[in-house]
Amino acid sequence: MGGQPCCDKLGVKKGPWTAEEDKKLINFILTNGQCCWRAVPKLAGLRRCGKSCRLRWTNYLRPDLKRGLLNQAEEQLVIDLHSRFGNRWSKIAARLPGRTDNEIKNHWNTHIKKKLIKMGIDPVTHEPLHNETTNKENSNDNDPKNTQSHTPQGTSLGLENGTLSPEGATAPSAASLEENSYNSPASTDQNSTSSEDTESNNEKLYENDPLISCLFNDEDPIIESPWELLLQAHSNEQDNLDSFWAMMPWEENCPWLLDCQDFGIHDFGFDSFNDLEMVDDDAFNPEK
DNA sequence: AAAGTAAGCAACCGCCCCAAG
DNA sequence: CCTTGGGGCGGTTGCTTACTT
Repeated sequence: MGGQPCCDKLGVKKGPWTAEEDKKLINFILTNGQCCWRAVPKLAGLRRCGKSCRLRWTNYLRPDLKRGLLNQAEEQLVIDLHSRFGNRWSKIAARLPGRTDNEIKNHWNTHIKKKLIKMGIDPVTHEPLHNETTNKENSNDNDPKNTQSHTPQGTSLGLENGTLSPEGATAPSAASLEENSYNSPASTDQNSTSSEDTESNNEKLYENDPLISCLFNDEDPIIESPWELLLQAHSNEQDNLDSFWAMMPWEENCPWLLDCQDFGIHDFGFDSFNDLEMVDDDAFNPEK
């Protein structure tokens, strides 16, 4: 079970991915789709662990990824979702199309956490920091199971009417904190009866905010990802592929591609990218 | 200008869950 | 029902870059 190495460690390369490796992986996925990740390195000619390939693809190479810092709206969504889900980064990422769990996790740890602390809000519990002592005494932060103990109200980054103040973050007054309906851990426990109640409370809380309330719908992300559009487009009309590739922000998503362009893309044997435009149905329909 | 420190982020590690046999 | 293997996830590490002294 679980602690087993996912692949033979001998001969498996680690560390930063090279442009050549990225190219191989992209070509393989685009040609064969996402299948058994363990088999991917071998089939793609990579000396990498299957897990590493999966992470590289999902966190960096996927065409539908946005790059760059989270904008303020996204940041606020992350905070709201974190107050609901805790450190379930994948769940949070699922509500932010184009963002990965890893990216959100990093952004949380490096930016949002600090902002919240600066505002006097405990980033773990979303409670005012003066309750921190009792919180820490009563909870074990290392236990992932405890992440569900977060208050459902959400934490506002100095928001009024759902918008962020430009540079965030002045410490909220006690009155403003009360207005934001922070609950003490005790009252949280008393008030929370079931996850269904919590969810319905959330829906009520955000019913006037379509953007936020959308997040509490478990089904669909707000925006369809370009990657999904690609698959849809291809299942409908092959001709749409050309326009899809034309619209894909490869330059933003793949910095290494820019590097290659700097040097002359064909120096790297990138003819295969031209082939993408001619790729046949099988490339995007592995089950066929 | 150089050295030291902090911040940011990509990548890895290892545990957990779940489906298949 | 048990075992096994693969994928997913959260936490952590370590490298690179930016900033400070």
